[in-house]
Amino acid sequence: MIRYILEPLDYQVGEADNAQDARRLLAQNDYDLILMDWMLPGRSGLDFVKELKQKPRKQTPPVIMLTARADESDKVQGLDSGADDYVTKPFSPRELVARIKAVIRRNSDVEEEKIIEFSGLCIDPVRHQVTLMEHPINLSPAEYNLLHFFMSHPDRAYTRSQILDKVWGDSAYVEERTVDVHIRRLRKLLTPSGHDAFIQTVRGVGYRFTPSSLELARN
Amino acid sequence: MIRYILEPLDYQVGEADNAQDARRLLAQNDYDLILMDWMLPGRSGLDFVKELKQKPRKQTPPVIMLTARADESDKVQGLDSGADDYVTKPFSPRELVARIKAVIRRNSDVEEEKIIEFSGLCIDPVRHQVTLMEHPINLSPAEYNLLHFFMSHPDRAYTRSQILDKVWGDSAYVEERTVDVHIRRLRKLLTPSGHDAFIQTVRGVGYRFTPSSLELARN
DNA sequence: GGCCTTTTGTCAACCAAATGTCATATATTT
DNA sequence: AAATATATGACATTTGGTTGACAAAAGGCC
Repeated sequence: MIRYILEPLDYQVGEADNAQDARRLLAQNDYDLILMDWMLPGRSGLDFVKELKQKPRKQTPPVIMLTARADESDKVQGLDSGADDYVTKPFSPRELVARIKAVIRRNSDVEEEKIIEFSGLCIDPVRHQVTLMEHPINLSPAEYNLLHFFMSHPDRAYTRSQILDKVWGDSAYVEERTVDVHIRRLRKLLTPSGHDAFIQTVRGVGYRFTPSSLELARN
Repeated sequence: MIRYILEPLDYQVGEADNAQDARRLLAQNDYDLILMDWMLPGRSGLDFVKELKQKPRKQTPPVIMLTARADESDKVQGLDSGADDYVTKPFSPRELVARIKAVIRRNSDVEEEKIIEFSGLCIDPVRHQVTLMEHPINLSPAEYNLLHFFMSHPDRAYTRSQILDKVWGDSAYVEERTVDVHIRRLRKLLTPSGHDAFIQTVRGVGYRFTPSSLELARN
């Protein structure tokens, strides 16, 4: 039924009856959104979302949960588990489409794939390349992810724990201090051009990317 | 019953039957508010609030106490223990919701993360940065917390003890005079621009942040 | 598969900033 | 002037961040 709502609107729809099929489809295609029924045979949709969200955020599409239970406690659980939104059956096609559009806009590739540039430091997610004054530099995967996170969330202090969640993904348990090491590696790469000043230590909190920090804080 | 009052209003509700469950829920979720019944099995709600408020204020949601005892002495105790408000059973849904809204508004993240500015002195909790006439200054964590507390509670005298509670958290026992030292350090940082006049000594009581005191300062 | 290179996470040593306390100086009140 | 309260400078300690080294893991290449 949902297929017949969405396909006329030019969405491409894939269907999976169970978690295994879902994993296969997800591996083979590049979806903008997952619509998930509360219960999947053999495994609850809830667990499946948790599994998905183990991966770093960008690698997995956003999830809308469909449920028949009007019970609100489930709604809480659904959102806590990592679903991005929640639609209760029965729903109107209009409502469903509205939610879908909202979630996709929030999480769109357009946002993710935008080229970001701050005074000569430029990151191009499509080419997966970073340039410093037009001059390409080599970053390790972790360094790249960290820099991309910072450049897409500038002027905001993050704790090590938040950085780990956003860059490494909610799973992957690593020591908080590891963030320090990667920060240092990034800084070292940016030092020759002076762009390391962008990455600021916020003592007692964590780190902050401040691209307008041409003049350093003095007290 | 409370669940059925709140959920239609789009509040997400979690329930705990005892202190242990409550701790677990609090550790796993990020609540805006705690509604606590006077008695929890095995431990009084009163003690639990005290335990909660050991932590610095921002790390724990505000608490509304629910009680059947109309007894005023209990009410006083409840508030003294750190509860933010107090609702006596029986209560109307309207009253409960009103109190809840009030407390959440007072203590909301929006409030916590708001940029506050008084004649050139500006604190930005998101960036975790303080600027003086657009010019960033470096504060130590303690100085930052103290200033943020003052700027979000202006024109009000606080005793050293209150300041310690709110800024350091109810735990961490430190000498009252220590507040003086931190006040001094803050003042020193604000002196070049004259903003130290905002921090006023209230003899015999403590200190007060009075942002409109540029004129008053030179009487 | 086996070999080599790069990347990654952790650790411990090192360094610097921040903190709390005290003793002394200064101000205010009586 | 005495009594009380606050301001200030110095200091030892603690906390937190940086750094270089290293071993394990991952990835590329033949």
